[in-house]
Amino acid sequence: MARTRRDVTDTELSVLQVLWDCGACSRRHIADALYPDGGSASVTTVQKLLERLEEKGHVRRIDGEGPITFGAVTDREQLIGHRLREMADKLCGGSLTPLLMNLVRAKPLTPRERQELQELLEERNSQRRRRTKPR
Amino acid sequence: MARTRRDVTDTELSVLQVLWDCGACSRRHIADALYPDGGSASVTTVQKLLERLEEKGHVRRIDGEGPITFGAVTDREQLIGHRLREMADKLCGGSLTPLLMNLVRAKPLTPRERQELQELLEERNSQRRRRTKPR
DNA sequence: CCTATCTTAGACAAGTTGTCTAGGATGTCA
DNA sequence: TGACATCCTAGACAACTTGTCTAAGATAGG
Repeated sequence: MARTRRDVTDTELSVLQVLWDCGACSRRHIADALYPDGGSASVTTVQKLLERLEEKGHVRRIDGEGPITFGAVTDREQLIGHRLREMADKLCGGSLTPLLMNLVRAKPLTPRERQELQELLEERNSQRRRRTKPR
Repeated sequence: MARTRRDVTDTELSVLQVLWDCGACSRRHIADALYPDGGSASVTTVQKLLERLEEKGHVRRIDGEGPITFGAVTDREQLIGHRLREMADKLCGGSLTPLLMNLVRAKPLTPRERQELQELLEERNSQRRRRTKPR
């Protein structure tokens, strides 16, 4: 009873990565990228992965002239965001703060990153002062 | 071919949560907490989950007088940390920064959280000034 | 017509995962 | 002592996922 399907499987992810790197492309292109010495079966394997990714809404097919191509609907940032939220739901009652704190604590920040972060924070600060809460 | 086993299943996680909340306790206690109206089978169900959690190193059994109890080896923070790192490996070539940035961008910070974060950052800053790079 | 490529549909095995059955061990109490 | 309750272990099981592969139709080029 393997009941809980993963949002994106590791293998499916590798397909997504190709789409992220190369933009929309054909199954054959993806198959060649992922299975450099793969036989003819690799194309249908990729096809099945694309099919499932499409079901899950991460990929869309693009009909046109020549072979059908596939493009990513979800980009890396979105997938990251989704997974972070999922983690928060399961592990922190929905709050993202513990994740944030965990990262800041765990991660040795380079000066550059620290600065970037500071800036983001200050930006947030001023936004907050300016605006009334949306809606 | 469901090949990639999850570090901790959702159901296994629910067992862990009980251990986190209640401290070490018996299978029966856990079963009662998770399956309030469950029959006798629920205890063995919990037992199997504990068994697998033990295999994975997240739980240890504690023999003593009375029924065996089980305690969490991994705490919430550790599990969060592990999952964050896993995400970074799979999605960001191992770097935690994109996760951090994603969170700061996504999350509406309360003033309190902003401050906490600022403090953490400053703490880091001073640490870094003090220390030479480890190793 | 023949061949190569594209495309679709689905079979399949290996693995995961939640639940349950069966049966032994141990202790308690009338 | 015998009956009963509880504890404990071992493993069966079905539903499901997931990566891979086969079979066969469609289409286009020569």
